[in-house]
Amino acid sequence: MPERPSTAESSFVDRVYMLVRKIPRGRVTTYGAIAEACGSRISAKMVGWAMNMSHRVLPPVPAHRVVNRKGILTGKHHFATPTLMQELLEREGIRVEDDRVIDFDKLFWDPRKSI
DNA sequence: ACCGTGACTGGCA
DNA sequence: ATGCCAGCCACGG
Repeated sequence: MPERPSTAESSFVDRVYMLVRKIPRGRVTTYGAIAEACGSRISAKMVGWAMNMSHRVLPPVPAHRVVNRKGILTGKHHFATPTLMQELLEREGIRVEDDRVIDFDKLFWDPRKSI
């Protein structure tokens, strides 16, 4: 793990985690939105990569609240079990059907508004 | 050191 | 409407 990432304080990974932790319970956002909020140099794919590593960082990162632009749970296969991501979302009152967040538009949380 | 690939996305065919 | 392509940066083989 990145014990000493280059420029730890400004590492994009840290900024991504910090932002994802701010996502309110019961709300969701997208990889692209986070990437945009963290700087144009960061791509949505890098956010996905960061999420892939996020399971071992502290404090915990609510990676299940991050979905793709269509509200689809594209990252579900990276959780402990294929159904865990959906279960975590439903536990917060978010309804998921066929791997899609219902009312995604209404539940979308814009990261830029809370920086 | 090079190349393929990734929890993505917007644009163009 | 669907599908493919390039671009984003880091990492593993």
